[in-house]
Amino acid sequence: MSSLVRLPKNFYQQNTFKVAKGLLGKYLIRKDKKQILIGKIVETEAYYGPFDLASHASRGKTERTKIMFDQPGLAYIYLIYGMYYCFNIVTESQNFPAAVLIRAIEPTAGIKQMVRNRKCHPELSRRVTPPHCHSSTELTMTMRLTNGPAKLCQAFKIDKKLNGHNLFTSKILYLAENTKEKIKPSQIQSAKRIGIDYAGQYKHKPWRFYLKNNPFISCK
DNA sequence: CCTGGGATTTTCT
DNA sequence: GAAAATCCCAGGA
Repeated sequence: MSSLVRLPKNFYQQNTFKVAKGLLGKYLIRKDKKQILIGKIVETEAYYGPFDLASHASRGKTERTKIMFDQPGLAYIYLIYGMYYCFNIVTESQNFPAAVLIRAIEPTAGIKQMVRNRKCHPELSRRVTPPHCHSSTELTMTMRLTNGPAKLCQAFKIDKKLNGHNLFTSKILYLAENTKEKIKPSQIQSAKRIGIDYAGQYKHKPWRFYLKNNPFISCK
């Protein structure tokens, strides 16, 4: 059925924006005990270099940010707002701090387990219209499962324990492509990044990328 | 429809 | 001691 091929290290060892766009349509695979969770990446953000004021790396190499300075293809996972995790993938080359944040995923396999991991029950059937969306775009349960960077970490059981994890050798967390699926440049929309009002000039950069008309993205 | 606030704890000043 | 690459819910119009 699925002809998923793992992404090699040299996929990550490229320009960050190329990787951020290239990850759209690729698959995140998480194996936890006997469960396998799979989803298609539909939204990303680029955090590029020591000068990008939105990037943690703009304040230099610290205990937390050292992963961003490490080799491409590592997972950079950090705690945010005291209660959530965000999942990034290190890009470029050693000593150049850059990464791609995974902001939204379209669940493909293991959806029942994701619901359990997210701990939201029957109220998932509640009617919800997200901000920035028209009232006609009502989201189903599945669409709200992984449409945000912290939500997808909960659903895929990604936390600090996987910080620094190697995605091109790991058996439990990695990325793959379906060689039959190709994303055309015309399917990709760019926009401002979310939640970085402190970033000065850099808050206006269109360094967020998502698949046009995909209902699983976090916002327009 | 929209706005605002609370949760919760690591990280850096 | 302040802020944080978020999410969820309550309340008012």
